[in-house]
Amino acid sequence: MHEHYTPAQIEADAQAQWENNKVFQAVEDVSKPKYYACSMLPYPSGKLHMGHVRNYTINDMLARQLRMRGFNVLMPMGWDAFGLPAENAAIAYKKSPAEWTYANIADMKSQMQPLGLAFDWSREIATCDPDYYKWNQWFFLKMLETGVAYKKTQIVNWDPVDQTVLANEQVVDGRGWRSGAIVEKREIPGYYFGITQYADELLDDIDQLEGWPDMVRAMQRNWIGKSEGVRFAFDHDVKDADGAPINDGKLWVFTTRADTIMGVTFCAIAAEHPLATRAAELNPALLPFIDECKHGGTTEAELATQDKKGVSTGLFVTHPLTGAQLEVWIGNYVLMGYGDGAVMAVPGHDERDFAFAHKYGLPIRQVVAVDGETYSAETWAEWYGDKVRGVMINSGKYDGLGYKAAVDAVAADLAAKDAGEKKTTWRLRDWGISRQRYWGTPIPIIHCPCCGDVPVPYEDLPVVLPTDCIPDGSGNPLKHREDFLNVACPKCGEAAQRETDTMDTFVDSSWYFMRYCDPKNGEAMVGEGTKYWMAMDQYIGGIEHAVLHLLYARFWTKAMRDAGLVSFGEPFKNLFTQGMLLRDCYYREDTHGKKRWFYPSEVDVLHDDKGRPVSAIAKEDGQPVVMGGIEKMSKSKNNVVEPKDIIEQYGADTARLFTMFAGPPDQSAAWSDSGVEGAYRYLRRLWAFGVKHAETIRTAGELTAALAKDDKALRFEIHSTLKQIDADFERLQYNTVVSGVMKLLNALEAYKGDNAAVLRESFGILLRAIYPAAPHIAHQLWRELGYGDEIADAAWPEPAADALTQDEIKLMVQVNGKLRGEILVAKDAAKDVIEAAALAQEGVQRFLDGAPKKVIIVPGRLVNIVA
RNA sequence: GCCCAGGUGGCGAAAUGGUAGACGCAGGGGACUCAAAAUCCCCCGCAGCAAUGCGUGUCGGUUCGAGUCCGACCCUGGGCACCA
Repeated sequence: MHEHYTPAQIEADAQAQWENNKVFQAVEDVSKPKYYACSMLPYPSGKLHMGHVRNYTINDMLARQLRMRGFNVLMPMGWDAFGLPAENAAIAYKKSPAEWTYANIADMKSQMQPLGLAFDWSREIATCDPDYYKWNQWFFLKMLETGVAYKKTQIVNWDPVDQTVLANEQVVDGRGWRSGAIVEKREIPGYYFGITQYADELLDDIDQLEGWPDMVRAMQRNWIGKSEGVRFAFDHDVKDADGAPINDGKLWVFTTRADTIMGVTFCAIAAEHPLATRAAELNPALLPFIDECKHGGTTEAELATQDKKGVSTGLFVTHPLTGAQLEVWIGNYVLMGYGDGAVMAVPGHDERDFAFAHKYGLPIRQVVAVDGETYSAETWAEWYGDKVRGVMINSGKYDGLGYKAAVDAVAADLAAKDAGEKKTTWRLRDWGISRQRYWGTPIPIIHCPCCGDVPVPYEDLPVVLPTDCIPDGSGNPLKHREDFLNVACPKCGEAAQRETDTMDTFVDSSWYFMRYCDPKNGEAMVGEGTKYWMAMDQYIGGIEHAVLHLLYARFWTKAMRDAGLVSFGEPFKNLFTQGMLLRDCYYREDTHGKKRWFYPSEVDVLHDDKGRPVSAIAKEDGQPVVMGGIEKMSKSKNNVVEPKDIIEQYGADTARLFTMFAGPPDQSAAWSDSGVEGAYRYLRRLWAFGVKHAETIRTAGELTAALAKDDKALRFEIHSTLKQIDADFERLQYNTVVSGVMKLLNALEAYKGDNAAVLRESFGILLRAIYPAAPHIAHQLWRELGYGDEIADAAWPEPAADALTQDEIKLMVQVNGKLRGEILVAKDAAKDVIEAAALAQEGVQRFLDGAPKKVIIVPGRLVNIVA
C-alpha cells in the first residue's frame, strides 16, 4: 500500500479490474429489479467538456449506488454520429464525414474512459452505423404504410447556410437554430411525420409524467399549444385580377373569444394574406408597409413593447351575424403562419386590439360587463378580458350569457348559417424530416419514371450511405454518386433513381435508447431486451432538449406502440435536467468595441478588506480588465477547463468529486480552481487515514455490544450521517451526498477511541458512501484494508437502529420562539421532567416574567416556552 | 406580455414548519520547518467590551415557532411569444 495517494496508478488499476471482470456489462436477469439509467446521446465533437464530466458523473453515481442496492443496472453510452458538423469539417479539412466522425468517436471515448464511468461499452452504438439506421428506414416504411409518414409539397424554411430545410420547431427568431442564418421560404417536396396526429395524446400524457420537472412539462404544453375556439368566415366580394373571388369570397378567422363576436369593429390580416396582396395591387401605396412587415423583426423580443402598427386596405367584409360592413386592416401583429392569418378585432376586450383601435381611431364597443366594474373606452383594464366574471351586454340575443354559454350560442348560430364551427387549433406542426444533405440516414425511396415514388422493399434494407463522399459545400454529393443513385425500380424493373434526401438527426435520437437494450439484434428493431429494460427509469440530459428531442422521442414511442413494437406509450419515467458548468471570464475592449478574452490564469483579482472582489488586472501589464461575471464555459471566452488537464493533475476522482460538490446537480455550478484543490485535499486525507489505520482495520474483530462513550458517539454520527446520505441519493442531491461523506471522515478523524471493530465498521461505511462519487480510491482502499475484492459488488450499508438510539438527547430551549438555552435529558424523559429542566435554565428564567402561559415540547427537538 | 426557476455570510452552498449558515472555498491567527510546500490546530454572518440586539430580496399575514406556508410587490436567470 502506497504511503501517499497516487491517483494515476489507483485509477488505472481499478479500471483494469472492472474491464477484465466485465463488472459493468449488463445482463438481463428477471430475478433482480431492473433499473435503466441513461444520459442523453452526445454528439461526437471530438472534445470532451467539463460539462460532460459533470453530467455523466451524475449518471454514474446513480448507477453505482443502485447497483449496490441490488438493482440490475443498465447504463449505456453511444454517439449521435450523423449531422452537419461532420460535413462542415469535411469542407474544411477535405476528409470524409465518416472518417472525421469515427476518429472523433475514438478520441472522445479515449477522453471519457479515464473518468472510470460505469458504462456498459458492449452496448455502444453509433447512429451512423448501417446496423442502426437500417431501423430508421424500416420504421419510416412502416409509418408510410400507416399514413403517419407522408410526402407533401409545401413552403418550407430554407436555411441558405446549412443548405437544408428546417422544421418549424427548428426556426428560432426567423433564423436557423443551428446556423443562425435568416431563413428563406422555398417550395420543395419532402417527407413528414404526422406528429400532430398524436397532439392530443402528447398533451394529455404530460399529466402522467410525474417524474419530470414541472418546467419541462410546462414547456411541452406550451409548445403543443392547444387552443379551443371557433373558426368562421366573413363574406366579401373582393376579386383577384382575373375576376375570381379571393378564397371563395371568405375571410376565415379563428378566435377563442367567439362570445365577443358582437364587439367586432374591424378585421386585421397578416401582410402575406391574399387579401393584403390584392389590396396592394389595387393600391400600391400599401406596398412599403407590407414590405416592412415581411422583413421587419417581427419576432424580436422587444416587440412586446413595440407599437401595434397597421394600415387600412380599404376593403370591407360582412359580419356573419349582424351583416355590418367591417373595414379590413393589415396589422403587424397578425401572423400568416398561425391559424388563417387573420383575426377578428374586438378592441373592447382584447388589449392588443384596444391599443390598435386607439392608435388609428377605430371604434370600440363594449360587449362584456362585470358586476361592480366600470367600463371606460379611454383606458384598458384587466377585467375587460375576464372570461370568468364577464356577462354579455350590447349583444342582442346573447345578452346575459356567460363566456361558455355565449361561445356555444355563437358557434351554433354560425354553424346554422354554415359560416363556421368550433375548432381546436394547435401550435404544433408536423415534423418535416427530409434534409438536403449527405451525412444522414438515406430515405428509402426510389423514384421511378413510371411508378412514381416506390418504397424500397424491406428485404433490401438498409439503403447504405456511401462513406467516402467529401462534401464541398455545393450541395448534397449523393446527387453525383451514380452507384448510389441508379437502381432498378422494385416494381417494374426499369431504370430509376434513389431519393438523395436524408433524415433529420432527431430521428436517430428518437429511439436510440431502446436500441441499447437490443444492440446487436439483426432480426428486429427492438426485442426481448427492450421488453426487459424499458420504459427507462431515469433519463438525464440538458434543459435545451426540453421540447424538440423529448417531444419527438415521445411521439416516436407512441408510433412504435401503435405499430405493435412496444407496449408502453411513454419512454421516460423520470427525467433529470442537469445544470451547466460556468466559470469566471475576463475581457478588455479595444477602441472598436472588440473584446479580447483573458484566461482566468492570466488575471489577478483584487479584493476589498471584506474579501469582496472589486476589480481585476492582467498579470502581463497590470492594467485593469473587465470582470465578465460567470458564464457558460466556451472556447470563445477563454474560460474552458479541459478534463484531461484536471485528470492528469489530480486524477478522475478529484474531477468527479468536485463537479458533484460544486452545487445542486439540477442547477448551474461555477468552476473553482481552489474548489478542485479542496476536493483533492479531501481524497488525500482519506487515503492517509486508510494508511494510518490499515493494520487496525485489517485485523479488527466483530463488533460487540460493549462500547465506550466515544465509540457510541462515533457510531451515532456515522449512522445518522449515512441516513442523510441515503435521503440525498434518493432525491439526486449529490452535492450534499459529498458533504455527507466529508462529515464521515471528519468524524473518524475526531474519534478518540480505540475500538478496532467500530473503526472498521465506520470506515467501511465511508468507503461505500463515497464509492459512487470517487469509485477508484474507494475500490483500492476496500481491497487494501481487507473488506473484499470488489467494492462494486458490496451491499449498500444500512443505518443501524442500535447506533441511532441515544440514552440522552439534547433539546433546544426557546422562550417565545427565541433560542435561550439547551438541556440534556434521558431519551424517554417524561414531559414534566423536560419542562422542569427547561424552566430551570438560567437563560430561560431571565426572559420569563412569572409562570409560563404555555410550554410546547417537540419530541427529540426542542422546548418552546410561551411567556 | 405569458410560463418556469431562483433571491440565505466575502464566495459555492445547507436546512421533513422546530438550534439559520451544515459541508467546502477564501481569509485571519498559531504549530511544525533553516525556509518554503505539504500537513495539523484555532477563529471566522453583522453590530457590540459584554449582556444582548439584528439578520434568509421587500411589505403584510397564518403559527407557540416561518428561509420554509399564504397574499401583494421588487429583482435576477431561463424559456416562449404580436398564438387571437
